[in-house]
Amino acid sequence: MRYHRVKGTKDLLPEEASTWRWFETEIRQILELYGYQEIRTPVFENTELFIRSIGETTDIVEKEMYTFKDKGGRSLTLRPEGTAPVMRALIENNLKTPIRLYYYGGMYRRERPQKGRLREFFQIGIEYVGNPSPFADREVIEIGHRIVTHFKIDCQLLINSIGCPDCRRPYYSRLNTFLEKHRDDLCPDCRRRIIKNPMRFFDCKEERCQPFKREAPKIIEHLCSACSEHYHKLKGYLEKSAIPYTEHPGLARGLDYYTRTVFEFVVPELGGQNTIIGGGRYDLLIELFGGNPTPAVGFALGIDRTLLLIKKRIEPPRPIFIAQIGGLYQEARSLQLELHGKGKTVILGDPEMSLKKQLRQADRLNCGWAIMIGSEELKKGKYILRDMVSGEQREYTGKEIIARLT
RNA sequence: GUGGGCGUAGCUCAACUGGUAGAGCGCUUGACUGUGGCUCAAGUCGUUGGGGGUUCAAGUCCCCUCGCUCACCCCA
Repeated sequence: MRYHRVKGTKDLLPEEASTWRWFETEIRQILELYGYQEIRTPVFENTELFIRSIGETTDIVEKEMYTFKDKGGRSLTLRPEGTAPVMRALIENNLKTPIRLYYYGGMYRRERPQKGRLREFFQIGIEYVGNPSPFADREVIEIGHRIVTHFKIDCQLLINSIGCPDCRRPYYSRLNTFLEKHRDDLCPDCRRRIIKNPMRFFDCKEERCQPFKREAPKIIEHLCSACSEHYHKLKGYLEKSAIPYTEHPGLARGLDYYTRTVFEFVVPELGGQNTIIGGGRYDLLIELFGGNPTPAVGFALGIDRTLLLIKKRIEPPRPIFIAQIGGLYQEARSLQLELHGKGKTVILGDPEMSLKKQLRQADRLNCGWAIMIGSEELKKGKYILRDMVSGEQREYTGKEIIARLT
């Protein structure tokens, strides 16, 4: 075995590929029902785009991006996520808002692979751009809910608000003060988080950190009145939609551009990587990219991860096989073309091979029917049609065969 | 970046406390020169991931390395 796939990548073999195709089609249908339109952007962008949007000090930017210089010396990066490129495209092409967009594609992050986490992974994401109202947040969450319900995925919706910079900054210093005060009683991980990622403290599984979670200040208790109102209205809408949710005070996103609403759909049984949908509102991103200030909200769904939960086998249709005895290729081919015209999958046997070998191939290809073209029957203008399941066979004319198989 | 588990035939897996590598499936051929599957017969199957060490002897023990996998960190 000379070459191996690169770490953290995956080959989708035909069977799995057809499951993927089915899944993508179902999701697209749902998204289009809600008025979302597909947008496709390049897999790489100028590096700066991701640094600015995701945030200089995030793990993604600091150590996970596939960044390279092209021959012209430009720094390019394989997209680690989908929102920033879509917003770039929206501004660059002057798309009118409000607009509902969705994207599908591979994303790239150089992390240690594990269950549900690959270096090349696929996401379907939606972005509802141009509506500041909590009603828009509700729509996006509802679509997420619709998807997990559609696929009968048993999961939990977690929501939180991380406010706007005005309320987040004072809250962070409050939380910091609190954590700093208890520094010595916290686990080493949390001590590190104080500076870098204080919100993650709420996710800590260490026994010793648990008691502090109740006492620690929660961001939703420290939102400014506008952010607070937004959050409460959203919860009201979710209740009216009968979408169950759990408030999670530590829920934050890994990307800097989020404001106010953040949410995740999590599936505990998945193990370490259990978020199948993650999203939120990002009202400041477009402005940051130099567009007119435009609010937006969206989510991304991890396909690889989600498909771990969906074990569906798509049965491919059985092909029709045409075996030739004694090189009657032209008859075989014209029959093949005629059946193609009826939308049938038809595989030609190789006349260089014995009939036995051809039929063995037909069997391995899981063919439902085999047509045998031999000189004796051809004298009568007929071919043999063999039912590969029952093993029964009879002679028919070409017309009769086509009528029987279509 | 850190930690755990695992690497034996194309695939799934055996090989007691070290004793010179095996089974099933698959694949090829034949019984059936114009008939697949089922059966039977024969054949094909390995630098035991790689390198080094201990030993009379290493798949087995030790060290290094590579790969896979799970978890942490973090994230979809």
